[in-house]
Amino acid sequence: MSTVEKAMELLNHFSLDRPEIGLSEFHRLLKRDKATTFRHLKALQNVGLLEQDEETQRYRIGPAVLRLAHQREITMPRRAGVRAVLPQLAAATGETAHASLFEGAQLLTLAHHEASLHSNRVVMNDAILPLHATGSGHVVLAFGDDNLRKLAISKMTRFTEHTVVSEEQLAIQLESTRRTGFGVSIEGYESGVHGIAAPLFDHSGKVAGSVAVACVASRMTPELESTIKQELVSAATRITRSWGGTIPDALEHAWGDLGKDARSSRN
Amino acid sequence: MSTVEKAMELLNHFSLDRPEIGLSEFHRLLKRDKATTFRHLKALQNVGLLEQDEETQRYRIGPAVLRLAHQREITMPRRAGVRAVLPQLAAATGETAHASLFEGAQLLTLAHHEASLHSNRVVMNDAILPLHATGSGHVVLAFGDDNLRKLAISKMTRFTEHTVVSEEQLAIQLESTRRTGFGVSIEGYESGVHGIAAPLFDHSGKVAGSVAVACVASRMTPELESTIKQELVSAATRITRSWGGTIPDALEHAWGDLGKDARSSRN
DNA sequence: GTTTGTCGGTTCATTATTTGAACCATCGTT
DNA sequence: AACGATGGTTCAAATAATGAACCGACAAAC
Repeated sequence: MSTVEKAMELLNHFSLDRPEIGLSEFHRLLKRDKATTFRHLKALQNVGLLEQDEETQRYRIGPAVLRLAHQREITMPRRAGVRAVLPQLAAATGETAHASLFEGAQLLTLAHHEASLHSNRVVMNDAILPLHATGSGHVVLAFGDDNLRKLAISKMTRFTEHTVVSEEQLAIQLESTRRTGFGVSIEGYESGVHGIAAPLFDHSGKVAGSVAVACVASRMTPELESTIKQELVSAATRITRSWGGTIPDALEHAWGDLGKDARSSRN
Repeated sequence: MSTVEKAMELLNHFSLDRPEIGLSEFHRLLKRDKATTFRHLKALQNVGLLEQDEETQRYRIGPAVLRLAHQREITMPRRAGVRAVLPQLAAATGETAHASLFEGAQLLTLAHHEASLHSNRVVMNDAILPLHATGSGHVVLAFGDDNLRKLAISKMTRFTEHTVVSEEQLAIQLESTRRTGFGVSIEGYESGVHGIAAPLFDHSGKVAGSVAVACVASRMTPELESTIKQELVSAATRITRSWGGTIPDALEHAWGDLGKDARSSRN
């Protein structure tokens, strides 16, 4: 591990509970020599990644990160992070892949990519996806907050004969997506479409959208479902990472072995 | 200069024109050995501060900065950056210091601090400051965009007999603040109050607010004006820096020698 | 179709920086 | 006044950073 990496490690110890950290505290936290820790702190401070509180002498994340985050937003907006992943998802599954952004209680389609494998495939039209009737919707409901669920329950339009329209049915579905880590809608929004979705998270740790694969329902088999799920985990992990977020532990656990590839592909 | 600082330097070479940089380009840019540059790039990549484009192989700012920026916002919101500076500004000038945030075409008071030196002092009441009648307003108008100026011109309420109410008068004032780097309003908003303001900038390089000193007009002398300006430059620089912004070159030049202290106090 | 220039990346002996045990100064408690 | 915190400093020893030369791949030039 290079010295720069060692120094950067300091940055990972800040959190809500620990917004400021002093020299001795760092020294204990990292079990590294105090002098070393001190020089690392000063180096990070000199480049603006850290700053020291004038009175308490403790260190906190510095202003430079704001500038860098701005630069990141310019060069790599969320849409770009998604577009780098969808083609592979579509290619590997042979079905239509799409991603949506959760913004202001709505689920907006960000991008989609159709596989060229089959001549009949699902074509995405809608910009706004219903929360109660799609796999993507289930996923943000399951991992989002209560208010959102109440809102969604209040407007459960019926789209097909399979659409989930009762609160109880929805609760069962959400319980399932929370347990498995996938949102599933079998012809719930459009007839003949079987959708499977995985959640995306942003830097603040909240659900920020979803990736999904929309299949021609008649083509679904246990094998296809398995590859879709595996690819979804990989795609969700990569997009989430690109957005500066992390997959919650509970979800990683739910995904279990499916997540192995994605997790090890960090470098 | 430590190795971590050297590595971090790479991060400062990204900009709008240069959102992605390759190994060789960095090597030329920094005039450092290619192998060294390469290892620095990899180190930064490993900690997520950089990421490499899969096809072009060039490097760009990584997702980790989003997480860090989020952490920064939590521990050091804009108001906190201001509050760390206002007391000193008030103490050094002996007058009332205040700062405002420019948000949604409005100038909102963020915080204020009264000096205890004099028994008669300016007391801040208003949450929203008029753009045409205050030093703070002039400063955001002068360094803001045209639309804002048009908006301000369309509603120039008269507050006192000294309020600027004609478009021509305002243009002259703004020209002056652009030249000097200070917004001035002598009894333009409230009788007996002489205000001097300096602009604040955010990470995107735009005016994001202002710091100002509101004096009892009768107390103003050339000496006081001089110290106020000097302290304002220092305060504006510090707050801007805390917000992840930088003072534009043109403005640094306008402030001239006044800015020396602030600029050298970087470490 | 060989030459030349570029690119990203690698090697390894030399060199310079990082490292850590011990040490200081200062503060608030006991 | 002694104690145990804190942030910060010193210097010889150890380790990690460095850079000249090298590699393979690709693209344009001759």
